[in-house]
Amino acid sequence: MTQPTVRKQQIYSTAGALFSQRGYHATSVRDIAQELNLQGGSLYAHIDSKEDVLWEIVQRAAAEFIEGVVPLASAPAAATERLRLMIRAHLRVVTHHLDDATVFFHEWRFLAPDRVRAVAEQRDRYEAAFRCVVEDGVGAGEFRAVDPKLAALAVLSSVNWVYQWYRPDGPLSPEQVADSFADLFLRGLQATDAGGSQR
Amino acid sequence: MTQPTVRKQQIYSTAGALFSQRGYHATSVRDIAQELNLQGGSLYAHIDSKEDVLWEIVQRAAAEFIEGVVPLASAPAAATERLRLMIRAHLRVVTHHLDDATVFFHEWRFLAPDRVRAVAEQRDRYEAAFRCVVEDGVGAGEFRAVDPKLAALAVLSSVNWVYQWYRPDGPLSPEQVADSFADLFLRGLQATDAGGSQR
DNA sequence: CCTACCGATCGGTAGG
DNA sequence: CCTACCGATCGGTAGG
Repeated sequence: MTQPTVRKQQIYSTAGALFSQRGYHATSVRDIAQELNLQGGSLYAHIDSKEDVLWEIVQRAAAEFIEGVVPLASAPAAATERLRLMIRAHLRVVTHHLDDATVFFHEWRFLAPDRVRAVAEQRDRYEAAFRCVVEDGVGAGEFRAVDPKLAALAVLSSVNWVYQWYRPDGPLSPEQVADSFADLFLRGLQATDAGGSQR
Repeated sequence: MTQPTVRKQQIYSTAGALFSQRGYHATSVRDIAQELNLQGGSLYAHIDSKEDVLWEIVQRAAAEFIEGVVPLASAPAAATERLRLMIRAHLRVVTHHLDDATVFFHEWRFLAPDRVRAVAEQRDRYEAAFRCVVEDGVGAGEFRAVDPKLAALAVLSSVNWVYQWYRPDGPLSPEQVADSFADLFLRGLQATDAGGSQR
């Protein structure tokens, strides 16, 4: 596996923008070529298939998430602090790589079956990192006795969806969103003596 | 506008299942026809266009959400209790109409521009219902002084994403998910004197 | 990287 | 609801 040429990078980022705007199936290889001032068939001097382009984008996004977030799960800090850092790092990837993240979340299921399986495994390991930190927090008495799987899913559900509405040119900074989300979830998980919202 | 015939309902629910599995653009009208044991062109005896079918499914899902959830925002109860009911009702729609909800969240942007606008307006009004309840809770001193817009987005982001992983034949009942999510968010929003997670 | 092309399939229609 | 068809477009290739 050699490192991608400049032209390939251009193809991936152009395709990433188009796939994110219109979706994978509604974007033709000719749409991508046109953005790069190429003829339709000329793309195939650089790529083998349209699906390969999707795969590259999805893997680029997956690497951002995994490399930016998973190591924080085993950082030397309290579970509360680790989870806060993970939520921030995840939202940093979403907000700074919005196109790739959108394609990752929205279009990965259109990959070939082998690749869908590979992405599903990455996702499961990513979820496990969050679940483990929640388990640590419950074990350490920092968090109340939640179901770690459900709590991790709730956090991930929330931060994943952010690509649907976050706009870099909007009023909210990535940090505002991250801090607000992190506070909400950490308070929600926090062990309290007071209580008041139980049924 | 007359009420849909039985055949039309079959078309919508068949198309809803296929659109949810494969996506709108990766599903052909011939795929839909085949499921109904019809020839490809025969669908057009009942529908005017493929996009009309998508529109019907999206509107059916939107109606479920709006009718099932929005009235609860002005129910005669504390904000805490109203928000809990809204989270539960929203998740009831997601889990009980999984195909329609998936198509709604995933494919609505492939509608014609006018219809995209109409859906965006419905979504904004839906978000407003959640935001208002958060505002009420903050005003009443039930919730801490969060940004109501961000808090509403956090809750909605989380419950919207559930269609991505919830499976009716899985280990979690809709009620388990709903109660766990509602507890997490309501505790996270709750006004406390104790504190401990602030920066 | 272009020209010119391939077979397949798309959404949709005419006429019955 | 079927048969038979329409023009357009799809992903991809051969040969240069």
